[in-house]
Amino acid sequence: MAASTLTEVARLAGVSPATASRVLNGSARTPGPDIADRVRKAAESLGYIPNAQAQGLAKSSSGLIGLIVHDIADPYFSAIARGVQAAARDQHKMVLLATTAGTPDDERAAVAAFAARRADSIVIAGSRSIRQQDREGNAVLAAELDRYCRNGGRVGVVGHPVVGASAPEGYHVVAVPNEDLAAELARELAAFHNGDFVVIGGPQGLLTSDDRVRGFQRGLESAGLPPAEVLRSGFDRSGGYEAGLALAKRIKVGQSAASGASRLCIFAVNDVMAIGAAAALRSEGLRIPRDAAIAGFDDIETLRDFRPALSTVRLPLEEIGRLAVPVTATGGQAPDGGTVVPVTGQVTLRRSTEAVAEAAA
Amino acid sequence: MAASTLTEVARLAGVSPATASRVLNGSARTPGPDIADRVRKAAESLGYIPNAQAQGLAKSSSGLIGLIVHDIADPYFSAIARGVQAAARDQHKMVLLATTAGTPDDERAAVAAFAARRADSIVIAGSRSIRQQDREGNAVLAAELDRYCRNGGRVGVVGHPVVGASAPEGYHVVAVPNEDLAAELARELAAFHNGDFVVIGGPQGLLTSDDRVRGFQRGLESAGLPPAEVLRSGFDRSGGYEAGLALAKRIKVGQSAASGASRLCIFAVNDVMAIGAAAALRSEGLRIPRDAAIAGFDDIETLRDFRPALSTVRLPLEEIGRLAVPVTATGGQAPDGGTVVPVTGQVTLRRSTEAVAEAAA
DNA sequence: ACGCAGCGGGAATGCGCTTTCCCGATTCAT
DNA sequence: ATGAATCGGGAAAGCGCATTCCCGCTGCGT
Repeated sequence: MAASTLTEVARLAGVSPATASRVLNGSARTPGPDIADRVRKAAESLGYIPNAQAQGLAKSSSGLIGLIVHDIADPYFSAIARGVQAAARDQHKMVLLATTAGTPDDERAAVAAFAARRADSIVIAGSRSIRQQDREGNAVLAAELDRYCRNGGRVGVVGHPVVGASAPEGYHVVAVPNEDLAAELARELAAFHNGDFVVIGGPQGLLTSDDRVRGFQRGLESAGLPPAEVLRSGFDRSGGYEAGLALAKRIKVGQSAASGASRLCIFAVNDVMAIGAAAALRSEGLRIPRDAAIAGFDDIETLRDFRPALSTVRLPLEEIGRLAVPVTATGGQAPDGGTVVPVTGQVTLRRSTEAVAEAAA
Repeated sequence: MAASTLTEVARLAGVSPATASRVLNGSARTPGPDIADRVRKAAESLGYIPNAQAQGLAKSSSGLIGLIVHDIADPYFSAIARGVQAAARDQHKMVLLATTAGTPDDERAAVAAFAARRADSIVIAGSRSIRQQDREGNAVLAAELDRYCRNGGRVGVVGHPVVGASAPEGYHVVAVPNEDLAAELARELAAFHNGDFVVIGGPQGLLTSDDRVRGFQRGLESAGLPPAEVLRSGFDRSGGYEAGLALAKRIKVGQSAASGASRLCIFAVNDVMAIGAAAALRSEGLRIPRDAAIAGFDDIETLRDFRPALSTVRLPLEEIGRLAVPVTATGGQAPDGGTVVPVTGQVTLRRSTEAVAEAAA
């Protein structure tokens, strides 16, 4: 028993399919009340559910929003996803999910799949990469996106424009001032921390990571401090953990060598990495903030109960997600196309970078 | 410039649309190599992307999997979502996301929307509710699901079958032994904890919560202990926090009254609530496990770095998600329909419930 | 050599719906 | 009272593709 069709409804109501269509879906022309009623009753009694595929085919638009993330289980992305979802709901659309682990090639495939489904718009979250190995992938991805745009699709990207994308129309990016915020974080930390700084960055070429590293260095410089050493590792918890292990060793050496060794201040380019690093230090018997200060970035909600409370930069993740979805024609057709929507974050200093009473220690 | 169509490709290649269709999509009949090549070249040069809507309409199947969660930003759900996503990828399908906050009515709407899109299958995660106020909602939801199943849809649900659902076919549930695991947790805790037990439950009528509470009590009983008092609150962090506040007050009173007051052991029915409760205790100056032991349920990955490490019951969330998606015809057509797939969890005792050296305290 | 099965390709139909176009019936202005 | 404008409804043409049916062709058996 396949679902009933518009035609069946129409027949039951004794009207033409055209009429049935007009009453059951928002049409400019609304048939007379009596007829409309008959149709609605018929639809009800048959349990009619319009076939969205057919509708989409007929009016070439699908009510779908494609969302591309690296990993939906990563709290950073799931927070953004929540925002996207909220925006989708407002637009009476559904969201189609694709996870790609950040691989440009997978992203390209996802875009193609979305295009095939005629998604009204697609939003890409997740740091862009300009690593050498991704060059070709990026180019292909950009081409795919351009095509999608030319065919009338709208795309929103959070963070950086896709590398190499050239379509001016239908593109819009939610600009996260990673660099500036990182600089501000550095300055605020520098204000009362007087040991060395070290940053745990993601792989070189990952734009978000690079921006934050650069910003941090700039902030240090503007505070009259020398640049921090940069450790590279994975952009996730285990990356942070590994780097943390390395740092722990170093800290311990320093402590035993010169008893007056200054306390290290670690900046991990995102919260999850920071937590990983903190776990590593702890596993080596070090305490935060006593033996080292540590700060992250993002202010992941789930991590807010972590102790010692993590200093970080709060990003309005959910709002970012909401802003990233392009407003499509159905709505107000706000000035879209080549738009850059700015958001802002906030440096949030907490316990993990607190000064420690040297005397007591 | 709308995307190019099969017909255009066919024309460019000098063949009929039928032939083009045959070569570009897996058909039983594969045209000659020379022709196939021409077609592929033509498709390539036009940047042809098949219209999935049209394909779906023609062969009435969409390659879509609908996923219903309460909140995608909740780590419990995002972990499951990751599993679903993985399974979807294996089946060469895409996942459509709907978040409903657990409202049966929203869930019904989501099911209807999925049905409209002709999703091949839909998976429902998130605790069922039998609260009075949800009775009607549940009935309607069940009806909608039944209809979906009758029309050939497959549904997978994690946890409990939808209340009132009757369609025997096309239904399958991933059974999480919440009750048994909670009982086991209680027994293991009872083995070395000798203070009172108290459980922080979600709203009454939330099946998952009820099961865990019941199981815990059973475990206590089998250990020869009296049932624990049950506090009710929201099923989320803030619910746990509120309950934690209440408990903190009580603990402090107990401590000041009888100096020999036994330490409380708190069981929150999920990790997020446990974290909330822990935060509340801490904010009241209490320490874990010194002033109270606490355990959760789920073993949320992001929370594993929490300190003191939270005792909990590990659930293979990602696998649960993977198992929840029904195997559809395309695959192996494994024995589906009315199936119950069991998964299992594991009690994981960690620092938060460790015995504390009374002497030292 | 002749008939028949088999194969490679095209024409045509239909998936379920929207939308233009058309037509008869009203209503309105003159 | 009559022509024009309007309204309410139906017929039909797609939307882009899969697929059934059909047809001409080649290769085989006897």
